[in-house]
Amino acid sequence: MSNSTVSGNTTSHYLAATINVQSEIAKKVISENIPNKEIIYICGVDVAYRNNIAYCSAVLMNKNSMEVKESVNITLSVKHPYVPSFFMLRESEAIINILKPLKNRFDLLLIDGHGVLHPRRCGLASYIGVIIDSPTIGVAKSILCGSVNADHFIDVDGVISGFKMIKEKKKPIYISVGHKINLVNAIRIVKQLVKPEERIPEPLRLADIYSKALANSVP
DNA sequence: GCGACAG
DNA sequence: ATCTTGTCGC
Repeated sequence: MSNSTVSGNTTSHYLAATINVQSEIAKKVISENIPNKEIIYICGVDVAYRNNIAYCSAVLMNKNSMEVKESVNITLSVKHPYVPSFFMLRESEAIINILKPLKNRFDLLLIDGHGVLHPRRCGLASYIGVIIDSPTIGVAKSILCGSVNADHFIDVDGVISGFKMIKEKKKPIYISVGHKINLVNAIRIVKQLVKPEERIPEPLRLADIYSKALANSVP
C-alpha cells in the first residue's frame, strides 16, 4: 500500500485522497448569512464512543426560549480511526444519519469540531454544511491550527478563520464558520446559546450529556 | 528533521 | 473521545 505524509502522520493513500476532497469542499464553503432570515431553531449534535460503537445525539432548541423542541439518538459502528485534520471521516456519518429521524426542521446546525479553522479550511462543520447544504457553525474545545491575535481572532494562512471565546475562569472554546453564515454572526449566536454558568452552547452541551448517557446505558 | 495535532 | 485514583482548590 502506498503511503504519504500528512502533517507528520504516515497515512494510507485514501487519506491523501481525502485531502483533495477537503480542498474541493472548501471551495464551496460560503461565509455569508444564507438564507438571510432570522435563525430560531438550532440543532446541536455530539457523538460518544464506546467499544468502536458511535452513540449520537441531536438536540433541537428554540434559540429565543431556550426550550428543547426535539431530541433524537442513533447508534452505529465506527468505520474510521481518529486522525487530526481528518476528523470528518470518523464523525460525519453519524451526524448525517441522525438528522434523518428529526421531525422538526432547523435553521442552523451546531457541530462539535472546527469549520474553516482547519489546515485546508474543511473541518467537520464545513464538510457537513456543504454536504447537507445548510448553515453550520463549528464549536471546538481546543485549537487545531492558526495563531490567535490580540483581539482573539485566529489567523490561518493570512486569513481570519476563527475566534477564541473566553469566559472567565473557564477553558476557551473555538468558533468558526461552518457554512452559510459569517464569523461575526456565528460568534453572536454561540454567545447567546451559552448559559451564564456554562462554557458550551446549550444544544451541544445537552447533546454531549445525552450521547454519553446513551453510550453508558448499554452493558 | 522536530514538534503540534478537532474528537 | 475513552480509560481511570487520588488529589488539589473553592
